[in-house]
Amino acid sequence: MPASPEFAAAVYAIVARIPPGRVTTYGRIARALGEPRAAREVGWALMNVPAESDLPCHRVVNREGRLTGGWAFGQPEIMRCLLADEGVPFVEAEQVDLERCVWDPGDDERERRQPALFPPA
DNA sequence: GCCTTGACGGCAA
DNA sequence: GTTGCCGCCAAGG
Repeated sequence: MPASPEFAAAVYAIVARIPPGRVTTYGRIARALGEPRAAREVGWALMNVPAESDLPCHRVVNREGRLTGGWAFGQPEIMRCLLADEGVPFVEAEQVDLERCVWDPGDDERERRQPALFPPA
């Protein structure tokens, strides 16, 4: 019951739109929503996401690509395994290669024309 | 009612 | 180019 239900709904919608093998950052979502400074609220919205939800919140990382909310899944390695299983490259144990798997909600249509999810760097 | 904390980001030094 | 500090939104104590 957040004060900005529409904001949370938008976050959920974007997170649900994240393609497999791809990750996005809180800032990207916030910016896509028109509030680049509301990255914190995005994180808070995800925190409010019930575990029963099918939202791939594990694909949401901070701008560093670090699995900051790993403990929200009960254990960080859970999210790590999920991302790794999707083919998300990791540069660190708790950090994904954003340069290779970053996905921007605004580029959604652009990505749709690009079936190739993992272009060679 | 005010201060602190938090799944963060951006700008300045 | 890198590192550090401040800011923003919201909730909890």
